Amino acid sequence: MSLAYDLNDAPNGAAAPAAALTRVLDLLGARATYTRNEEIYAQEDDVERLFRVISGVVRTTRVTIDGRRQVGDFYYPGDLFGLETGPLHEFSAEALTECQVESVRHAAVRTFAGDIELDRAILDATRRELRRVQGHVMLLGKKGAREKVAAFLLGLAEHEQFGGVDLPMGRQDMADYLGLTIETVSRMLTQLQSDNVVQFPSSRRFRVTQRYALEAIAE
Amino acid sequence: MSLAYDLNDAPNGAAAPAAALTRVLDLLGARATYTRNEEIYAQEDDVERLFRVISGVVRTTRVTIDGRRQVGDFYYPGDLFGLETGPLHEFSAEALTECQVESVRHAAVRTFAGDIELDRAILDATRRELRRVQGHVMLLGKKGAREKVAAFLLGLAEHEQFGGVDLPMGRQDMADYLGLTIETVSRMLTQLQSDNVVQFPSSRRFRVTQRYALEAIAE
DNA sequence: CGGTTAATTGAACGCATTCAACACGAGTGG
DNA sequence: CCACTCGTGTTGAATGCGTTCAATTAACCG
Repeated sequence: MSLAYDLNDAPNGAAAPAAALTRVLDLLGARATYTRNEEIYAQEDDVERLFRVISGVVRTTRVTIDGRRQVGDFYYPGDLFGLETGPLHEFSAEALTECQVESVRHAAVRTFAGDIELDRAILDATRRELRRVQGHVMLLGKKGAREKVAAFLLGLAEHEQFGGVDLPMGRQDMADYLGLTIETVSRMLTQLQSDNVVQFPSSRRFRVTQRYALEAIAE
Repeated sequence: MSLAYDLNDAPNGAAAPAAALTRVLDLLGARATYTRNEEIYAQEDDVERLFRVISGVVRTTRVTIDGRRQVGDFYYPGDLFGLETGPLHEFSAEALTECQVESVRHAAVRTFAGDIELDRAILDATRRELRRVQGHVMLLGKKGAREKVAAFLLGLAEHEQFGGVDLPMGRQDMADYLGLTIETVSRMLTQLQSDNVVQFPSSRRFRVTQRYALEAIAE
């Protein structure tokens, strides 16, 4: 599964429409900075703006009446978010880390309608989001804890810098993303480490030591 | 959660764009009839067409390398399907029941590009699909078997005719949709029945006897 | 350094799975 | 009409995986 797609490497080479969005955001977008855990928009808020991460990481979550939390996804620099379906947000968005976000009102974007390229860009972004969520369904559907955690780490490893990947989210966020508990996540992590598949110098940083094996576990 | 949205009751009153799609499908769409379990398109096939169910029910599924199956969703008359993201289908689509399907090549739709309304219609449909899949994530994420099955039945009850709802899918399909086994699904069904929340005159037909209670269980 | 939050580990429990047997219904043929 | 079969659904008993509850350790920050 995949946690994030960069705007710049659309799978079908749709770089041009993405560029159109970039253009509009650059032109009309307002930048804002959020501190750790600050809310960007709330569940049930009106859908008014389209967002893009400039720096830092954003997390979307949804809480059910009885208090259970589901993490929707994590968004990295370049990712669009807030492109939800209805008039109201199904998920809320919060700054996972200190982060900078650019946003533009849908209404403002709409004044650019007629710009086919722009419409395409939004459609593409929505499709990418759809694929992402479908991946999430596969992950949650019929996978064991070990596989889920392995898949999650693999997804993060996409953003690998040389010298290891860092985990901006805590265990609780991982658990709520994977449909597990923190304890299980923790156990699986230590287990994967003792199997020499990954290595954790610290609890928020890891390195894939056997990518192939990790992929095999994640399937 | 919701299993299906009708084209005619878009949540934001976007009836006009939907009409544009209807128009194009009526104009350029080809109809085909499929028999029970016949494949409409396969996983990894090129994404070439946009489909709409005329009659019967369609199921999308994805099979992992190791043979586990995940049901994506069930599509009812009026529903669009096949609006996937990439160049290749992530899921396959099969006729769950004998059914009639209308489809049109994306290329053909694209010759209508410039028609803003049409672009909007496809975007809206994709957004609706996105919401549907997000609902599926919530369902799979942190719910027990009982809740999952209750939620599933509630979703189906949307298509309730007077005199009960019918279950076009077998237990295995339900299980693969919910991330459970057939046995568990079966157990939960009998349990819900003995709690007098639903009633099964036959294994493929049910009636909600206490909607409020069922909703409470599904949360 | 203490104080606080986050992460790990252990042990007991419970829910869903697994494996197996049985029941039911529809269709077929004697 | 009964016997037989095949597919599908239900039920039972035992196992196992992930959870729960509790205690400990590690990381972070003043």
